[in-house]
Amino acid sequence: MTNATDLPAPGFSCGLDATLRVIAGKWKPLIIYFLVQGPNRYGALKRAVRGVSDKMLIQQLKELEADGIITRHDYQEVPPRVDYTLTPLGRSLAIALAPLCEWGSANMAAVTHLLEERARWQATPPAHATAGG
Amino acid sequence: MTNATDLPAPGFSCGLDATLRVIAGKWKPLIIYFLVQGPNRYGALKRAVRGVSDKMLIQQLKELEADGIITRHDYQEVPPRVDYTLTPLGRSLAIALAPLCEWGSANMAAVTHLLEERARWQATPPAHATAGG
DNA sequence: ACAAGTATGAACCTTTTGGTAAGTACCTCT
DNA sequence: AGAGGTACTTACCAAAAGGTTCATACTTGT
Repeated sequence: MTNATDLPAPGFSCGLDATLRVIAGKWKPLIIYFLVQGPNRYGALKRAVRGVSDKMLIQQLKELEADGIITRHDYQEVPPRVDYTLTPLGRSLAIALAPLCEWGSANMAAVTHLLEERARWQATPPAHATAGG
Repeated sequence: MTNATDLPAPGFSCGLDATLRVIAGKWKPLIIYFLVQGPNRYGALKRAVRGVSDKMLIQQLKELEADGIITRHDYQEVPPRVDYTLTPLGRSLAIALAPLCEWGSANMAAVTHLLEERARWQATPPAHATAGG
């Protein structure tokens, strides 16, 4: 369980905290989770992770590789061909991400709705009530 | 499963993408996961989520409340007493976070190590090899 | 010849995120 | 009276995250 009342390691609130350090970033969880399907080329990743820019994708891929989550295979061909695969560590992480994916699918309507709400009060002048304190 | 090749909703790559919109932010997953224990006061949260500042904690708490993930209960007492509880939606999300927590606990040594590695090549001059292209 | 695809690098700039420091209103303890 | 605790708010500032654009070196399709 590891709740935040017992502190296992010097830097972490709990196991979740540790995990978050690894997958922090807008795209990393998506990249990792997409790779559970098997090795994928750069282009495939780019199309799968919608909205990601080249810069970001490359950057996060490099970080994931440096972190031992994925492996990069360069075929040394021309035109370039490269693919990315999860390491065993990466695979275990991807599996741990699955429930979040399911949660998102199950609650997609709710999420869509709350995202619209957010957009709404970002557009309106933030009329803040006088705080009770 | 919902992999990114089939796109269920206009804005999302997959369910995971949806989830990430909700829990984006350095502290939200930690807050949510800590609250599975039951209602907690602001101060307790602050102590649990180590390193969080007042500003951030309050801010994320407000967002989570606006998103329907948590509920705020103000006892209207003085000195102030307030506690935060997960909504059913929040609780289901917290449950989906559990595997990540376990992953972090199980792989804490690896995570600690890779974090040290990161720190290392942040300190050193990034001697980049000449790109093959 | 020209456009497009392939996987990246680099420079530049904007937006978002997060931290610090100070303040509020009232209470209790010393 | 002064310090410390409670749950916040606000203003200001630094850093990180992320986006855009241009460029590479070569191939294939038209």
